[in-house]
Amino acid sequence: MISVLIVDDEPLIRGLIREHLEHEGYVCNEAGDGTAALSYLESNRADMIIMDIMMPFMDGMTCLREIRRRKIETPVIMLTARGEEYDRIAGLENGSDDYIVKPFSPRELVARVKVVLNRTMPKEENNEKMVFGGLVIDTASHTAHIDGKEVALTPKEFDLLVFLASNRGIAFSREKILQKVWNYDFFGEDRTVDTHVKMLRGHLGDYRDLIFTVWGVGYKFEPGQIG
Amino acid sequence: MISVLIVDDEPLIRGLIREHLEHEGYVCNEAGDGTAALSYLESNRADMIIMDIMMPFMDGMTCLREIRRRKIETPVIMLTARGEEYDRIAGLENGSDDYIVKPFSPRELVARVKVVLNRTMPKEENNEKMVFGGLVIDTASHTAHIDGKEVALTPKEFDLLVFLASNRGIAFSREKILQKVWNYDFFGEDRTVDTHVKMLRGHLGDYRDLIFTVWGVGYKFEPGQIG
DNA sequence: TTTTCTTTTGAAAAAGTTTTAAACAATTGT
DNA sequence: ACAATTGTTTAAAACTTTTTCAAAAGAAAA
Repeated sequence: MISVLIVDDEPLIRGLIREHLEHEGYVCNEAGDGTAALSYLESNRADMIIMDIMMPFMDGMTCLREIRRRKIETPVIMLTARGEEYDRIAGLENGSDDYIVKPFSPRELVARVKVVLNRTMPKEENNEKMVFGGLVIDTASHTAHIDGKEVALTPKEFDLLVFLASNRGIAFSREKILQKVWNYDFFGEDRTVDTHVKMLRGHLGDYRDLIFTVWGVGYKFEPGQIG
Repeated sequence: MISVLIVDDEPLIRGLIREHLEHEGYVCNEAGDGTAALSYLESNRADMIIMDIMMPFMDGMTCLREIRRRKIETPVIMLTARGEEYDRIAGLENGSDDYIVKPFSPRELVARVKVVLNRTMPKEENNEKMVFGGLVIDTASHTAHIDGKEVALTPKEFDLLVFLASNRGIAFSREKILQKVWNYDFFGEDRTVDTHVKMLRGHLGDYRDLIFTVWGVGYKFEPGQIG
């Protein structure tokens, strides 16, 4: 879960930004001015701050300076109106990671947020191959091989396999699987998992028993079962 | 390892530039004024110099002139404050490779450094020929041949092919491809990638299946697929 | 400038995937 | 053995993603 703090005095703009970021799966919080932002940050964490420069009480520049003085390293994207004291705004001096000139397209906003987050939150890429006897799962190429031959899995099947395989030996309830493999805001039926397990087992051929039904609980991946 | 010399009298600015360049994998050194820069260059090599114009003791212009007089060919990006129009022009005529008007965004800085380095440092990896059966991609001459016959690719098609081919086996999302193959500042549609993939496949003829659609994910280049 | 080629976009068609509901089978507890 | 509960299978409907196409916008060349 990636949380973004939106700091702007105009609720309309805040709403607009929130809408587009939430659409991309970010969790948003809002502050109406610099003071509010600072007090929010005292007791809350944020992965990213989007802040307008022109705000009452405490403007964005002052706020950003204060944030950095407090040794909060959260990346900040500043919003500036075209022609607005452009000079001081974009400067490196203030320690912002990027800036966006208003008016901006939602697409640009989202893209910049992603680029900055990519730069600041390098995720450990799990490019490891998982090997279970003749079953090889490669997350980089998004493929699974059985005894050297590629097996065609649908995206959900692959995700499900990767989830279970990377938590081998642990039994998960259908509900938990839905939460983890599907989005956390997916409100589907438990039977959905069953269906995908069936399909996956079908594709796994001789290795179908790697996915173990735990009665009254759910499913687990158990490498010991080969043979 | 690419080394950058940062010349500015303000330690804060130096630090911020350093931070962003180091994040991109460059190795940074600092000098507080022109004199220090020159004495550094006497005994050290640099692949790139970023220098402020306004500095005590020896200003950036004088320093740049002296650097070139000493036959040091290292590319130089000058930093100029807004309004120093004269200096900008003079700087370019005096042998600087680019200039950035302060204040600037980190994004702009990094992008310009990359552009200048690309222009001035021919990379070894770029002189490689990639061979996949009858498909030969030559990044040096910017050409692709199929079974000995040159195929006409548009610039974007070629870039896309090179990117995918040099990361063979790895599945990329359209978004990732846009970020990598298109500019830093391109905020286009995912469909754009699809269209270019289609065109590229069309041009690849019998080798069209080298570019593999990974359902629900994106595309990958898979050399194993040649019939 | 005009022409030509490349790039981008949006919309519709095609291909493929996911979900649901309902019928069926297996397991457990009494 | 029976009822209750839990898991499996099936197939069709709903949904997504990818491909294709055509036209508009943008660059580069003539």
